[in-house]
Amino acid sequence: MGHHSCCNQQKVKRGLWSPEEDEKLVRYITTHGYGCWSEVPEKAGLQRCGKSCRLRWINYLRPDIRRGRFTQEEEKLIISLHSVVGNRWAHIASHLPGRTDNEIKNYWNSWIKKKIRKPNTSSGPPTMNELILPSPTSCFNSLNQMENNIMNSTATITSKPDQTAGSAIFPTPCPFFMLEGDNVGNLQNSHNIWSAAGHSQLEQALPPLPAFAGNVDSTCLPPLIDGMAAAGMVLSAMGDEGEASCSQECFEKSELSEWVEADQQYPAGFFIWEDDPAMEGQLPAVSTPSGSFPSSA
DNA sequence: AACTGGGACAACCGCTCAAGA
DNA sequence: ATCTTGAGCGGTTGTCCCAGT
Repeated sequence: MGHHSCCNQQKVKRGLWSPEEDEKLVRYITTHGYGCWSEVPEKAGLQRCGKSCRLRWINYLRPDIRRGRFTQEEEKLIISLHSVVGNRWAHIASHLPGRTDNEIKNYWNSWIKKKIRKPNTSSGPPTMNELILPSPTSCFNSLNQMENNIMNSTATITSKPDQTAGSAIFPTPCPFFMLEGDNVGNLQNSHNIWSAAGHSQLEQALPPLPAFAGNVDSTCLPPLIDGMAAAGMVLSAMGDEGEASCSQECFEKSELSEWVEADQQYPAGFFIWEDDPAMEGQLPAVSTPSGSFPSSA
């Protein structure tokens, strides 16, 4: 196997970084910044490739890095996020200030190993079901009810997400649930899988995924659905306070007034934003089915 | 004391994607 | 439209340390 293209130069050092190398890199970055990583090694006097410098800075030397054990809150958040977005470590890391994707990935992998080795352990981080889907039946019922609401509605679902997303807190007028990435349309637990496939009305309502990628200020969106917020319902790996407060913050930014937390009226794992007459005109142009959602019949 | 296996962390590799020429 | 280049990402491997034997 050949080296990566950026590391083909001779005399490029590899392996662990020495304190001297760290010092050189830190001194260079803190005084000059890092406009182009490929230029950093030469200018900083390092026998490394730019890629290696970048990684060292991002994962270790960055001043805002947070080290040490993960807190319980962080653990829960990681598990929640992972249950929704999978192995998208950078995405998960973006929700844990000071933590790097590499660190989270390492943590997850060692945790997985432990879990596999001791499958029946009752201690440690909660399982996905404990966190997200304590009541699968009600989840599915709720989704089915959503579809019934849509099908009973006389409204025509014509709206599609605005590709200029970012101007609105909830950039999509889509009133239905969404998950992120490959999980869109699928709600899965150990017993069942609910898929939007075959539910044509819901399918129709789901936005085309790629339209949102990278276009939305994630700080203004509920944390688990970066770029994927639904105007009507957010399906979220819920169950811990960190998530709740974060979503609440998003909500406050949005100046909307009614969140109904999952555990109270809906299956855990759901945030419901109910239609509210007071919010008329504050929403993005929406052609939702009439009535509140999903509680209307 | 020496060895070994596993955990934690660090670094590398190959790939994709976006921006610019 | 195509090519090149650099950044970023996720998977994988390497290294060190430590507890157990």
